[in-house]
Amino acid sequence: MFKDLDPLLHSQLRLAIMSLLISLESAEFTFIKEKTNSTAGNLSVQLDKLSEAGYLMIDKSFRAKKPLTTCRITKKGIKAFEEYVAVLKQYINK
Amino acid sequence: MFKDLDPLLHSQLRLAIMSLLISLESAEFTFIKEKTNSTAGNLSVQLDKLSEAGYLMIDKSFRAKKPLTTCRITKKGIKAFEEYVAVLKQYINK
DNA sequence: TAATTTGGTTTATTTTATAAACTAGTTTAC
DNA sequence: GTAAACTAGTTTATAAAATAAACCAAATTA
Repeated sequence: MFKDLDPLLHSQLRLAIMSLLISLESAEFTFIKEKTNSTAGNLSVQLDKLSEAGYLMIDKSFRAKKPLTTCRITKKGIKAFEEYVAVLKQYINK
Repeated sequence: MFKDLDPLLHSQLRLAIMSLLISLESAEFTFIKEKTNSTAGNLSVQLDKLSEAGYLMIDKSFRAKKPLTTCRITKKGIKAFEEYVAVLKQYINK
């Protein structure tokens, strides 16, 4: 009746991150932090989890001598997000 | 940008319970247990939480000498569910 | 009358989310 | 030039949540 919701995506912050990245394709740490209104610590942890699951790719470099973390959603991430949305609809539509 | 998701509803089992009750208006413990594929212990705990939040009403009686727990969604519960769905759409629609 | 089943509740454990503390390098103010 | 503060994070600790395991009472069955 109710299919399981991907626990990796069923988390407010991680879902917000994926929601951002699915339309932007690429975003910086500080940008995501602002848009999701999260703390750096929490964001860092959740980005790592998404990255370890292969849902996004994280690139660490430097810009103007400051660390620059850039995130990009993967095909796997897009698929997981779409599947999550499809399953979620079982719960909320009717 | 991203409004907070009601933490009480952003839980797979509690969301499934509410999803069932919003269309059924009333259901028995064992029925919900079957439909949500949950364990009795977990269901009992989550029903209590929803009940304490005023999202549903629980009636305990007996039938054929066996305990009978019946649940019914409240107006507050319906409103909370609808609001949750509305907020969720911010995350999943584009 | 002892074991099993039904319909749960309570308690304990594991997992998760989140916040607090910390780090490394940079810029600014004195 | 050095102490204080800022940027951009990471790591660790704590709080909260989900879940499972253990338990209970009454009834039924063997």
